[in-house]
Amino acid sequence: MTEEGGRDPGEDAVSEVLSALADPTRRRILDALAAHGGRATATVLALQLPVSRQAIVKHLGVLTRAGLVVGHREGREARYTVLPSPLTSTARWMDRVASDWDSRLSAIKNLAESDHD
Amino acid sequence: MTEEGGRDPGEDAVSEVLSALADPTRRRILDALAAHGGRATATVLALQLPVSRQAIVKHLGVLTRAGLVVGHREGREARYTVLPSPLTSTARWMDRVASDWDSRLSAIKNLAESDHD
DNA sequence: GTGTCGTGCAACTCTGGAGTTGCACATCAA
DNA sequence: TTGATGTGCAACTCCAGAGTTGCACGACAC
Repeated sequence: MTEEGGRDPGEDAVSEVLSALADPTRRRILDALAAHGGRATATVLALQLPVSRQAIVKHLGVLTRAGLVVGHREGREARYTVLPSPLTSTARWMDRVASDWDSRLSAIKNLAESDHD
Repeated sequence: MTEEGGRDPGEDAVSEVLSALADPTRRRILDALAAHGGRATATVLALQLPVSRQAIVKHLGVLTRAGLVVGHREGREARYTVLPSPLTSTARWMDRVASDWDSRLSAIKNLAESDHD
């Protein structure tokens, strides 16, 4: 198993979330989706954003693979909902990396000071 | 001024940090840079990573523009240091977005329940 | 049944960026 | 000064992905 229960994302999951969020159009899609209360179709989203419906569909595919969105059919239309959990776990990953850098930097700094004095 | 003191990143800063972190080679560069205690040259990094020095230099430029790295010259060589602060502020941005989605979703859910009962 | 609306799939264009190579310049050691 | 090492700049290739258009299929209203 390469997954450990959703608490630790794993490099692949982090990579997909970061790539998904790096595109400004996808962030606008997520914004519009959240503004719609987490229930909207690709057609509705295409009316509010300056891209075609097909572009929206492709972006929703990327967001779904990143776990940021889930879709379910209702009759002939497909509604999509935002999922906040990958965001928080990626934020935790960032905090871990940042504190790791911090500790390394302070260790080097202390070493340099005790060496320089 | 479009900046408010480093606490609130702003969409542009968030976008640059996310784009910078989305590339796996750049994450490996940051890892190697942190492992080197935050002081390494592009040539040294190129010896440990499967890309050329010029590719490293370009990535360091992207990371510098994102504020994740800063470089300073020492004689004829250019050393680079990681900067953790953009990571933590981007993590806070993610947490804000996630909690925003959460509140919207729960509001819709409550509305649907009270409407459906 | 017919017509309409929403979706899904496929092919296509095109730009940005990741990576390379080559060369010129600056800095240090001999 | 000469040679070696590190850096910076420029031109180039290449491909993933963002976006488009066109069409076919399924679901609803009539």
